[in-house]
Amino acid sequence: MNGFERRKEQKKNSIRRVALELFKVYGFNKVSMNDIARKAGVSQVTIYNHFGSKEELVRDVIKTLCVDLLGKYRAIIKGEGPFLEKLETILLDKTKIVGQFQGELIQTAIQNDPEIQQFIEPMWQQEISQLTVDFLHEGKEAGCIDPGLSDEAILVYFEILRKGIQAGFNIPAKMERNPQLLRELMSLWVYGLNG
Amino acid sequence: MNGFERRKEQKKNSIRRVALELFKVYGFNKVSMNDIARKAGVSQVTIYNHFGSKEELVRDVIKTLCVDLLGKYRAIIKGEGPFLEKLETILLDKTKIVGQFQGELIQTAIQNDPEIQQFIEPMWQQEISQLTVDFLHEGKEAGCIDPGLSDEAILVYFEILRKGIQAGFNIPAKMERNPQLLRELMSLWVYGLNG
Amino acid sequence: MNGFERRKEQKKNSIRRVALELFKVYGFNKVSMNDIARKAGVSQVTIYNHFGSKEELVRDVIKTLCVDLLGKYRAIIKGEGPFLEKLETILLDKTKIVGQFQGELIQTAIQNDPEIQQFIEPMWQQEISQLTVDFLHEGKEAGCIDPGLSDEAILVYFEILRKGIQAGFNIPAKMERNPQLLRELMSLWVYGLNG
Amino acid sequence: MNGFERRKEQKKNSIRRVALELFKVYGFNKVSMNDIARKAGVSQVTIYNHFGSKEELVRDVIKTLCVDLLGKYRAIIKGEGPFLEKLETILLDKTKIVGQFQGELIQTAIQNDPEIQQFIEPMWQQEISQLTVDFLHEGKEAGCIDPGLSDEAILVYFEILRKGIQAGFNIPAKMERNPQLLRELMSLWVYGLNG
DNA sequence: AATGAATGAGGGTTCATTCAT
DNA sequence: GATGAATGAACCCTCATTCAT
Repeated sequence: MNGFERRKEQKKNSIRRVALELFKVYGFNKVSMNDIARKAGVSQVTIYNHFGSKEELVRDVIKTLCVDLLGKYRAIIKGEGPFLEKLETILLDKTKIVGQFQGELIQTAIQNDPEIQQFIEPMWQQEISQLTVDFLHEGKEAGCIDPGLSDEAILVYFEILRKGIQAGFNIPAKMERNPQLLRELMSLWVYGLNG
Repeated sequence: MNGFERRKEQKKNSIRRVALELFKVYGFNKVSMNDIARKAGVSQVTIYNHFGSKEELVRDVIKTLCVDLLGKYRAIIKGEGPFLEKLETILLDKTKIVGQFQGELIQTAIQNDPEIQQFIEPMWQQEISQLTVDFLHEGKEAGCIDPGLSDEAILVYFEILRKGIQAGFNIPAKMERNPQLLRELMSLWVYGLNG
Repeated sequence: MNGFERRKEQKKNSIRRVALELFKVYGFNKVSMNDIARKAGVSQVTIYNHFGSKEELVRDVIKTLCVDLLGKYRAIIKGEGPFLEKLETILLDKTKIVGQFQGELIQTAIQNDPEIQQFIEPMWQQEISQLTVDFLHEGKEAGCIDPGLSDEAILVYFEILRKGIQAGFNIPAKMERNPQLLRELMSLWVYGLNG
Repeated sequence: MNGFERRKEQKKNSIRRVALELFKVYGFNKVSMNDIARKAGVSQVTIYNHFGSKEELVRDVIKTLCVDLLGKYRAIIKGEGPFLEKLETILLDKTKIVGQFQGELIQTAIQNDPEIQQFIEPMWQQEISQLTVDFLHEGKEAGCIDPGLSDEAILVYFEILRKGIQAGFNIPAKMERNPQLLRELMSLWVYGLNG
């Protein structure tokens, strides 16, 4: 990539960054192209020249986000460390990336945009699914997960926990402020209400 | 309340109902006053005469929704039946009311509107909190909840589960179609990953 | 129609009139909704409330125009007077209505808008065709048209003449200024180049 | 002209060609500089460097077109063959060049742009007028045109026919598919409605 | 009390054109 | 001389809201 393209990509990234920032806080609909343009210090048309339309900009931002996310996810699972620590990191840390979306959650955008579904679905099914299954087996071998439980149930359980933490009122912050709470929640996940 | 006011209240309720219906499906922003007016069979101005502004209409709808919700919640908890059944009903059934909000979740509206916070917070803290604490004690007495766990941790855990189920891809439907899955999830909640 | 609707229809008509006037001079594309609104002394949105969109406004104007046109056409053909005089009136007078469209001719709008085609085609085929065929027979009976000529050929010939007069550089004006020219052209139509 | 200028002129011609092609199909207004640049494989700025502005490009294209047209016209009239055949060629064949303009007819551009009028008018009056007068005399000598008719009337008649054929619904195609129709129309032109 | 009519502000988008390299 | 990047102005359209009846 030569100097021209590099600078172009830099500018695109700067727009992406600004857009993501605003989308996170106000949601996709509430942020106007004008908002993004002003905050990025460019004209609206510049964004159109680079991304084509607002819809495509949203797509682009989401895709970028998902790729980043997948990378972090993989790094955690394939990394070193005990199973429970990884579990904690995943459930709490991903939050910092996706979870702050207010307004409409990223989910909405995905559900309503077939184009983006086609991009994400393969990634999800081939990569994330496999990663998660690997992770489950690691948990079972580590003795943290009852081998009698079906994979599907555990996956759904994880999804519920992840989404619930994201959607909740700043739950990660609460946990960080109160280590006791974190420990208890981990205990609830592993040993259940019944202890 | 005389006949005059009763008819007035009926019309308000009919507008409320229509608005809620549309909000649920399309989110607050995507629904225009015009949409509501047409579907309710009245003029836009009539809505303004009754509710003052869109913002206030949204507030009103949310308040109504919350009061309804609180009623159902109380009915379940104060009702008859074993603890685990109530737990299941709460986690799964409330979904059908709030969970269908697409676009922006109700959360957003609440977080961004101080007025509504002031209305909801007391209700939440005085009523719901008390109800839930009662519920926890019932669970502990029934031997389903480890008495060693703090109330706060359990409350947060419940919140996570509830939000996670709402936000997930039609998880209640999945559970209803697959009773095995439901049983396993209940088991996960009660006995944890470790079984 | 009560007073309400009458005033509404008056305002619609006033917008229609302004729009037609501008469309005639500048063509459909060059005239913006803002132009029309300003010249009609209303807000843009008022036009949208009445007509829905620019496309529909254009349609409406064209339809109105066509209905008017058909009326005049019928009046001429069904009216009294010698055949040749009617022929002259038709070829020259219709011009004053449609022919001044510059920019894009009405034709374009019709060709590119299926909706309007569906409105005009039946009218054209059922009414105008029949009228014109009647007119031809009148001409044949009056001895002005060679009975050996096929209807189709004459219809096409008329169409060519009409369109040619419309599209030409102010030909009607020329003819009116120079009665000699008018007489010669009529002679050309009736007796041909060969005299 | 050296090699440098020749290459420059080639590039200009390639742009001209592309522009004409697009203008013919979509009209002057609907074609953007971007469209032309992309289809010609150059940057927008290159067009500006060569032609100055869109207006001047349109002028240039029209001028080129007119010069080409005049050439063809002269070739036909000065060429060999019987008068009636030439007449047919002129009325039908020129169509293929100018007649496909949709959107706005070339006329519009000419009428609204004084600069182009100043270019075309002399050409028209000095060259085309003379050519056509010559053509008329040929027709009169060939016995196809009544010598009693004034030149002006015949010129206007030709203009009407030419424009009418251009503006009509694919009349040339109709004629080519139906030779009978062509013969009848020729008869109408030469012998009139009266036969 | 209820309505039809009207609107200012703002949305996304496109265009001909200029700037900097 | 040619280009990619950038832009101000304008376009069509929608919305929450108010005015007049």
